[in-house]
Amino acid sequence: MTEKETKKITIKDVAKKAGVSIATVSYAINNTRQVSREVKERIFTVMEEIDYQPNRIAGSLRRASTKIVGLIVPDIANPIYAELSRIIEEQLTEAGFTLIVSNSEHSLEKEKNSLTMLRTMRADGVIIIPSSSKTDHINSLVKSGVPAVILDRTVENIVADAVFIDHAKAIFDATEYLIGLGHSRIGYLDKNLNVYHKTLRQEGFRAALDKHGVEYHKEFHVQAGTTFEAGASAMEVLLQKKPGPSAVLAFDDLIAVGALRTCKDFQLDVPNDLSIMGFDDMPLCSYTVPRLSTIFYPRFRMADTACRMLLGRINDEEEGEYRQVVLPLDLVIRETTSFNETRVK
Amino acid sequence: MTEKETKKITIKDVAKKAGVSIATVSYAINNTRQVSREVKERIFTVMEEIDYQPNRIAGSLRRASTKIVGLIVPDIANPIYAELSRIIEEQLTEAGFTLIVSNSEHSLEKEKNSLTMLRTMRADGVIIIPSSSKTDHINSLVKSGVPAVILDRTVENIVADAVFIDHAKAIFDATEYLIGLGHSRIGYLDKNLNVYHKTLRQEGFRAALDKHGVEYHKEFHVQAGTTFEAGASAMEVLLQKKPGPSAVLAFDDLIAVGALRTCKDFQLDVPNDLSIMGFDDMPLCSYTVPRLSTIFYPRFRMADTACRMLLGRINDEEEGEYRQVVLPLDLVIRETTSFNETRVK
DNA sequence: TTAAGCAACTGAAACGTTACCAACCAAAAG
DNA sequence: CTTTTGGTTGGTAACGTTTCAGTTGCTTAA
Repeated sequence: MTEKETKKITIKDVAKKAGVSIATVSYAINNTRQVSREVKERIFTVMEEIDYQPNRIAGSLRRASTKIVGLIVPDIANPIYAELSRIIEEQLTEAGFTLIVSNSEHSLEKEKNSLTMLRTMRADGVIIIPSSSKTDHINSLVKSGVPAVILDRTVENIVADAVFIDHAKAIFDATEYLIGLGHSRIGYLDKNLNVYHKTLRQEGFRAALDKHGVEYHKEFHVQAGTTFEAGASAMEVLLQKKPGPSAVLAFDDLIAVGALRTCKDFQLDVPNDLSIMGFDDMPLCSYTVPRLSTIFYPRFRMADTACRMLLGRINDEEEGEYRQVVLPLDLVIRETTSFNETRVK
Repeated sequence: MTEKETKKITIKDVAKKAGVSIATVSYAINNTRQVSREVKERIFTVMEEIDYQPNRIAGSLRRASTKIVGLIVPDIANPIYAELSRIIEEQLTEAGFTLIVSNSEHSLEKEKNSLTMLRTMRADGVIIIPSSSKTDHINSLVKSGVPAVILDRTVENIVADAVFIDHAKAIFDATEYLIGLGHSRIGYLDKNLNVYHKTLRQEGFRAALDKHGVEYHKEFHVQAGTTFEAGASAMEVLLQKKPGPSAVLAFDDLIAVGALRTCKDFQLDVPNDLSIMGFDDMPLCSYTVPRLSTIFYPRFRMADTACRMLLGRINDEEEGEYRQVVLPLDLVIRETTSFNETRVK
């Protein structure tokens, strides 16, 4: 026979053994009312003795606040989201909250499921990295009174707090930088997802091209997925074109690293034969061969402001109009970008 | 003025509007007793109408089961743990559970904190990747009746279900493979953490050396941290030694990739000047230059069996003795390992 | 005609907390 | 001597579910 079921021990047991009322125990534990030193001590030693763990479920029910916040990410296997979630967890834990992170796997439906899960759980707040530009479910969440902040991705009609990056500007800068290096045949490895910031970035790209009178090559615009593999095969497609681009902008570092690998397979010397630029600056970038030039994604400030905004709402310090903050990005130039020497007509 | 606080809507509201008792509503929602078709329909349409979300907190309290399971990982930013957690989340979500993953950041103290958090949350079960060989807190968790399974890392005195890999055998195989390639001066980039599987792997290493009468070079055994950077600088240390190793075993792929980068910086040609072998086979391995030879970490089987075991315990299908399953690993040879051509005396 | 069986539903007691409303007591103030 | 004050403590009603133990009204068997 297996072990006896250990009887659940509750605040009542503590109260009885310490010879006080359960109210007093509650006050002592939560520091929510003056309790005399001696009684407090008695309570705490009893708690130790009988290994009492307060039942947060019961507390949450009574208090109508769970100290839970949810985070919905498109894919935790993407290093940049992993980092983001690690920072957020750290900050929220610090503030006494428990984080539940949920993968939407780039699927709107899973995102919705996660959201209703978080609602039935009565999460005190939610941070979402939307997986599409659809946003109704988020709006209705906000409308129903749950504090929420949208992270990373721009959405068309936002009626919530949001913090994201200046996608268009970042790509504009990157493109301008490449043009400055003498590149005029610039490829673009895009993301095959229906997200709004994809459009924004494309606009930045085109704007820079236009500004400098550089031609936009439609055939150099190819779509990629969300993995190294996707980047590699997209690059392969791009390299079929003759003549090909002399520089390539990748939607993110994963794609860029995949592309880098393909270049090697095609005996191309990066950056001399071809420049490549990533996006995100994930830790790997300094360790690829050659080191990847990219755009720094301000994960810490991102996570930090998102947490601040959310906690502000939760604690009702922040009221009224929704705020949108957009953070600037910086190019980080390493070894995969250089002057265009091919001078192909 | 901000929006009016929307009155919370409960099962009572549904009951009243549908003209039935709350008991019936509960039975209808949970399919836990026969309810006539018409009443059921009435209930569901009302639920839609007033946008009722069952309160899982209240349910959990009453039912004494939260449908929450916790996962404690050392560092979610390590791709291999990210993958593991993604798979686990998928499987558990499938089974109707909600996963809470918590980072211990390789710290025993944070691990303990996470564990007590999960206990106060009344998680139905816990999966732990221990961050040290200390295990008392896990044992006492198990003793107190919480289903738990230990993942990935061996611990000395396990009194819980566990699934891990055959660390010693894996390194034994890898070492033997390198010896077979003619290497006799083999470096070892170890992990600077106090974990038991570190010892196991070292034993496997030494066993293979002994078996083939290859000398163990103490000076080639250097400690590294948990990042690319750590691998890079550890490799730098290793390369100071003259004469140096002709092959290197890295504790994990992160370290190996860092090491690879350092080799490049030192103008070493991998694998001709030096062979490198990683551990884990994270997705990146096929995209490094050159592609990293490594050891495949069976993440899916790992996650799968862990979930199975845990759910078995939670549903009381599994009783009695704790089970330990250990999974085999396979070498995956790519481009960073080759015959020793240097023939340095 | 009664008893028994069945399907469908209901009332209300838990679950373990928190927090409101008190009460008590001693000391200080009037 | 009465009132006030402040520092302590207790009883107990909620919180929103789930589920046990009935109840009701019908049909079928005896």
